[in-house]
Amino acid sequence: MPDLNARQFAQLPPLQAIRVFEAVARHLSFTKAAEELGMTQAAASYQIKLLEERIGAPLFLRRPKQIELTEPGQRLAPAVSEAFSLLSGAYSAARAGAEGVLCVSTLLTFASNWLAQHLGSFQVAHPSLAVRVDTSNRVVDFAREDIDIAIRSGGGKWPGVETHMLFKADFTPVLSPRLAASIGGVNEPADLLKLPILDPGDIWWQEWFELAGLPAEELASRPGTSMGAQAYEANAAMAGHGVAILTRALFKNELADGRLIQPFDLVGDDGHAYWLVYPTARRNVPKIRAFRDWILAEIACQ
Amino acid sequence: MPDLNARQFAQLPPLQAIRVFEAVARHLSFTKAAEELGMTQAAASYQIKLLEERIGAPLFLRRPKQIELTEPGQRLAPAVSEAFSLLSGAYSAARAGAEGVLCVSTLLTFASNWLAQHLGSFQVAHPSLAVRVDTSNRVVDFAREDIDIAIRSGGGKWPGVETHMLFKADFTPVLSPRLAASIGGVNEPADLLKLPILDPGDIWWQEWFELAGLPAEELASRPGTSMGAQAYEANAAMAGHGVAILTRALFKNELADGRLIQPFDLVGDDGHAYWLVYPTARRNVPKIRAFRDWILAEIACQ
DNA sequence: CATGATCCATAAAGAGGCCTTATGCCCGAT
DNA sequence: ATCGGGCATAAGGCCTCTTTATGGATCATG
Repeated sequence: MPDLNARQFAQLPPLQAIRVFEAVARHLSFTKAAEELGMTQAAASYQIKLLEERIGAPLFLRRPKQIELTEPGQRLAPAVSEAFSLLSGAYSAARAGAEGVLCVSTLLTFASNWLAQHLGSFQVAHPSLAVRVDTSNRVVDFAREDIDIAIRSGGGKWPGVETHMLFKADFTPVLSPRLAASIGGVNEPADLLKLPILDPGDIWWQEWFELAGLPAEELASRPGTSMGAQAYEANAAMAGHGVAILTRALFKNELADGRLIQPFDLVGDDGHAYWLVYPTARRNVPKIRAFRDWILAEIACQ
Repeated sequence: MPDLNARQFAQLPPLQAIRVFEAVARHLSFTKAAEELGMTQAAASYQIKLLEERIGAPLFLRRPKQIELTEPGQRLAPAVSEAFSLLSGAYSAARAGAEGVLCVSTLLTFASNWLAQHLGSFQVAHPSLAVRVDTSNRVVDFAREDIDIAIRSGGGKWPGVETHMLFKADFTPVLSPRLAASIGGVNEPADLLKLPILDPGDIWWQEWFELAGLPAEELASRPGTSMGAQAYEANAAMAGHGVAILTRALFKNELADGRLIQPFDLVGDDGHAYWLVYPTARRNVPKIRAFRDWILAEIACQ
């Protein structure tokens, strides 16, 4: 496409040469400018000559032991300097900005039940890093969304990303003490069937009852609503509306203080887990390393 | 010099990539930007990837059929655009400026007796070109002075410059009619010796008298002042102060209207001439071509 | 639902721009 | 007079960037 090319090149100066020009105009010396730019004096000379030919006029007067700006040079220099400081400012701002804000995409329940409680210690450890939490149940595509790091649940095999397991996505029935008491206590798995089951269509129920040795076909036909997030079902369960099947790790507090109880030790496990994931290509970006190191330590010590 | 290089590169963005980024951000399309820049889409993709790695964050979100700026990208784009428009403005101003002002270095007499009278027609022909005339008897060095084109007198052999002969630097005595009448007319070369000779040390006198077949050793011992420019001596001659030896081409008007008379057809010629000269490297610069073409035509048609 | 069109990513290979090395010239200073 | 600092120039090589070619993904269309 020679035409467009030519037109474009006529309008915009050769940038490399402009960069050299800026340095030479500032130092009024080819040698010093070349030093600053980390190249040889010959290279600087070459670039300036190039630019002078492009412009059609000399930019410097070669005096013995010293050079001077010609009239066109004098007109060009200040604008170039300003443009470059603008550029370099914006560039480092973009770098800093990219370093200063960490966008975490996470599942809703993980955000509300784990991250919200722990994030404080991260911010203490990294006061200069602002964290933006983006909660959604979608699977994020790092190429399509403005996300640095994510928490996903699943099998842990995704292409192009690094993964670290946070905890198993196990599942076991939980309910409020009051609801359990209302039928004289939940003593065996079959007792649960006397109670309302929250989201009875959930595959976890099938698997858990199977594990418990009970037929659970009946469940599938029960009416019920899927709330889409464990946190919602946990709330419903705490309110006494029924039995939920949840991942314990996400409800340590509720289980510890008795708002929810786990009637059976039997815990289902379909091999899924909660994972920390981020693009392999960005594994060494400082803020990503910082968050990764922090969350793994935090998970490990609890 | 790897150290300096690295430091420098950390501070300033890779300019070629920035140029591509600017176009992509404007079009929100790799393909369109590449078209505008006269390169392939693959090249644009490469440069953006490069810049993203340098910055440490994605600049665009790749959505189907469309891309979007990420947060860092949004911060970077406006500043880059502004810097570029500044640059391109200054650049074309420098070009225009370089194109719009023509600096002519000329000998004093040529300026006052030829250029001053003809320059008007050049400005009519090229109204957008401002001419700055720099008169000096020095030989200009195009690398050391801010001069586009010059008129020199001499043999016509200089390195690195294009030359065009304007007219021969011939010489013949001239004087005012009144001065000639004061000795009853100047009828033969020897009559001149009865009159004051302006700048008797001038080599031209030696050569002319030699040509006329007269001994002129006596002249060298006469007191006299060299005024340094033919124009001055012409003025002295017109005022009747003596006989000057001048180049006729420069005094056509004075000879035509009788302020000066040329008593003898005998004209000296030492092979020197007036030349138009300019750097070979700049022979195709438009304003230089314009001036050259104009002056050669002007000289030819008179 | 299949097909084609559009857009971006990627790999491989080639070209050319840019840098370095080496040298020369010029001027001023010791 | 010689030396030293500064810029210009030539030759050569590397490395960046570009092109070509291809694949994957999405969206529109019949």
